[in-house]
Amino acid sequence: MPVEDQELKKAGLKVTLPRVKILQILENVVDRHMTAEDIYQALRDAEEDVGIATVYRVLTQFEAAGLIERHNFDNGPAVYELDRGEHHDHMVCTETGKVIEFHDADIEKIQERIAKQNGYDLVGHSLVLYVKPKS
Amino acid sequence: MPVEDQELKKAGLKVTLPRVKILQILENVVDRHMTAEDIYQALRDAEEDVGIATVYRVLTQFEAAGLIERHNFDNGPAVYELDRGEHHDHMVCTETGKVIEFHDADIEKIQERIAKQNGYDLVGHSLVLYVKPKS
DNA sequence: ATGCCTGCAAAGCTTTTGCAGATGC
DNA sequence: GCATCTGCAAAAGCTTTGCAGGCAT
Repeated sequence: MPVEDQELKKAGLKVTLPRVKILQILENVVDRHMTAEDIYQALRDAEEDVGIATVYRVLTQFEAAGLIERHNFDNGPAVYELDRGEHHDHMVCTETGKVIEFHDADIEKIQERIAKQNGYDLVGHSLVLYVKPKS
Repeated sequence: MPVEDQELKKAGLKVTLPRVKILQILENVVDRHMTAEDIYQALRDAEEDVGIATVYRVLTQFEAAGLIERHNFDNGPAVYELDRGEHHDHMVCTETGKVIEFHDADIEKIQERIAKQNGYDLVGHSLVLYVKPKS
């Protein structure tokens, strides 16, 4: 059984063509951050008849299952990326739109500390740096 | 001349009733983070006939003029807050929706360093901690 | 056979825009 | 008086949902 099928089963989802295809696309794409529309276009390029509504439904299910992550950058549509289990944050170039991933243990630690100091548990965070090429 | 009028003039905007009222609302509201809809409702409560389109237009102008800041928390509408010149980030309680402001000099410094290390200048950032009451 | 899944189209929600009239300077 | 501003309504952009039929198990 292909790897994708196992991942879907493990997530409690039936193995259907749209789900397998979308998972494959997310696994093979070069720029790992895609919008629902990007995925929809990739499916059409591959001659697959999948509706945009299904794309959104599948992405929502994948996110709930922990297979992917959804990010809302400043304006514009949400982007999705495969969850490879290595947490990271994002840097977005305001001139080219390029997305760079990074991770910093100190920032993570400080966030935990700040939440605690305010009487809360940290359940998630969103950190996006907006940058432009060094002048 | 009222303070609001001066601020508008300084921003190069004509002193009109919708602009003055919206600025006053943002200055006086207790919870400093409001959506466009919140502001629209506040105007209607005050019997002011201002359209929602004007609210959005004025907020966009205020943001461009540096009078206010716009934030996009996870989903849902954007929230606006007066810019008091003290930069801060936000913590949002996932159970109550409460917004807490915080500032951490170390995080700010590390962000600068990360951008530089990647060959970029930092032009802005968005950091939101999602938290829940300590269990 | 059954219940989950899908495509289509329509609706939903937030935000933007075109236009004709109103207002500030 | 003239440019800017405003309200209204319509449109735009992204995402969700209702429904009738289709598919996996």
